[in-house]
Amino acid sequence: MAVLCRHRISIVVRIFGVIHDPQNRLTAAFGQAMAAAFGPDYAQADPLIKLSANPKFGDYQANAAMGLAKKLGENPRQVAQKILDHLDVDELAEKVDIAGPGFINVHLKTTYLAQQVQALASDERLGVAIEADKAKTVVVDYSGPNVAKEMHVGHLRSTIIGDTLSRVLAFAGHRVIRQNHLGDWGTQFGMLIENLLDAGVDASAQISDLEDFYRNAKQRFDAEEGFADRARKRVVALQGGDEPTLEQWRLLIAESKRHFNQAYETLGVILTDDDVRAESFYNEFLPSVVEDLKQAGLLVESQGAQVVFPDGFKNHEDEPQAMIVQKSDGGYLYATTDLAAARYRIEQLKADRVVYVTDARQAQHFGMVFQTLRDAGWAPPTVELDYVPFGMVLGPNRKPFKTRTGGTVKLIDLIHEAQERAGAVIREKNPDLSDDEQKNIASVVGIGALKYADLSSDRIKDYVFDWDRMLALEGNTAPYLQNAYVRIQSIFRKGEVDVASLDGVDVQVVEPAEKTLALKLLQFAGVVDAVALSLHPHRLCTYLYELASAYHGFYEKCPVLTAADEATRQSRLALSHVTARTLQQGLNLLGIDVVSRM
RNA sequence: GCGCCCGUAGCUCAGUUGGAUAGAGCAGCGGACUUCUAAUCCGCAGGUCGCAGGUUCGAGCCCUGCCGGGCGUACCA
Repeated sequence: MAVLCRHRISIVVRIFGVIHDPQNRLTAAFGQAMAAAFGPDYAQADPLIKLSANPKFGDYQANAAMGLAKKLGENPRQVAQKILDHLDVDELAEKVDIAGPGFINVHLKTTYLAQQVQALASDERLGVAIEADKAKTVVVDYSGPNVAKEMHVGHLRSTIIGDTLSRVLAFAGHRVIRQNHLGDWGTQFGMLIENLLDAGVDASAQISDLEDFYRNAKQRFDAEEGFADRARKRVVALQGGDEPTLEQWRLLIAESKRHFNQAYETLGVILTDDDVRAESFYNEFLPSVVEDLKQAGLLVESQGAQVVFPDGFKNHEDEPQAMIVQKSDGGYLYATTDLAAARYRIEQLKADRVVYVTDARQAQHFGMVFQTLRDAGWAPPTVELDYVPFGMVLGPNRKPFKTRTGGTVKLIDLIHEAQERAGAVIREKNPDLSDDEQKNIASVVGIGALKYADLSSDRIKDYVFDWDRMLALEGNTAPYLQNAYVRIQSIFRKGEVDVASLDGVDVQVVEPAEKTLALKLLQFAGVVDAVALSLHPHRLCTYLYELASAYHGFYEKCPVLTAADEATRQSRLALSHVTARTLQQGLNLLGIDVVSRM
């Protein structure tokens, strides 16, 4: 009985939640029509509802008839007609017709759009359903900087793509567990700790510039007599649990975390010490990873190392590619750690889905890790493993992004430059703002631009870093979206509108610009779900850009405060308010703030 | 050599499980401000979707082979 009740509630939530998107309504209606026309086997067939490319073809189109005709051995236009004969969309469509080879074009009623936008306006979640029965526990592995190394532009990608995906998954109703897989272990810590010990007591001062500190240690390791030997001994001491060595190691970690946390806070990235599960955390599990692989019959000794040969991977000799889990000297590698971490996430954290946000160069590594997890039965088929690769950041000449002198671009410098450049634009455009306001806006706009530039193109591609383009007020940029929000706030300020008074206001969709905006608003939930599924943040960006663009069009064509009559004025205020909320929520999912003037 | 990724307008990018005439922005040209912020909007122009085959009623998208670029390919991560 209890189970029945819970099931019922989740169904109700789902139907109530997704009802705002015409695409879902049409998919359901067409599915029923197809089942009625061709039998129950076709109830699950996808009617292929899409936005129409051209307004003359209506608002949405169903493209299933052509494919269906082939299967049924009938004329596609006749198939379309049969679907129409059983189709009931009177509530939302004013006209449905067949065109071309068998497209079914749907012209929506503006009254339906108005009613749905009104429903959206009273929905805190803007139509995004929480589907309790589909909610998963999702572990998202992102950021993962290295201790005692400065964060650079490469970490920015993992950090903000992972942060966005975490936010989207959480908003879509999943239980998200963030995991910051800090690089705090490995042979390089020998030289780092040795360098730190030589420097004396004031660790904080010594590693305030982590990049210098690391480079200095590396130089001494390569050049200085005896230093490399001491470093190697220090590694052994660290691995052996020597307390004075561990003390220095912890110092390095603590100091590094301070840097990371500062960057996260400035960037508005939701990562705290609670999310840190560093490499060293898995040390105690590594021997059992190897042992259990052996028990599973997957372990092979090769050239003195313990390896596995996951199916489907070849090396440069075109032979099976080995993945080393234990070196010939007994040490472990990142493959071992990644296997241990995955087991921990699945067994201890109860993950249904594990998402790895890592650069594209590690595709083969994760391919082999995933295959091994499957082969060993550690990741059952019910657990989804997602590798979320991303490309490199390139400079203007399409070479990896570097400083003018060829050095690594520090993340913190990048952030400061974004704030400064945004500040310069704001001072020019809006000189009346107070210093405090300017500074705050510059930070929100600058960091927003920096993040949005990274998120707005398909992550798999390398992207070209360009300050002028990301800070431009035209085109697919964060400032453009933020400005649409500002314009709406400006209307409310000027009209002294209390948005609370807009509750329950009748929405009217009359002008073409109003219809374009209304249609766009209703698509938000579908986009959020699509991103939660595909893990492609740029789709959300594209949507928000289209929404902002639709609002700017509306703004030009449809006076709000000076509308012809009070009902129109109220309706347009309501439309503006839902737009503002959608922009704000959408940007929030991207980890980007809004301001009320800029 | 083998594997993965990328190739769309001069530049930077979109293009939803194959759908109608491939879309934006920038740059170029031409318009709209005693304004709800012109930080915006409207119009014009700009394309052999790397090349060649194939599958299909229909291909930027799927398959095969090439070309070009990037990355990976055993004891780093």
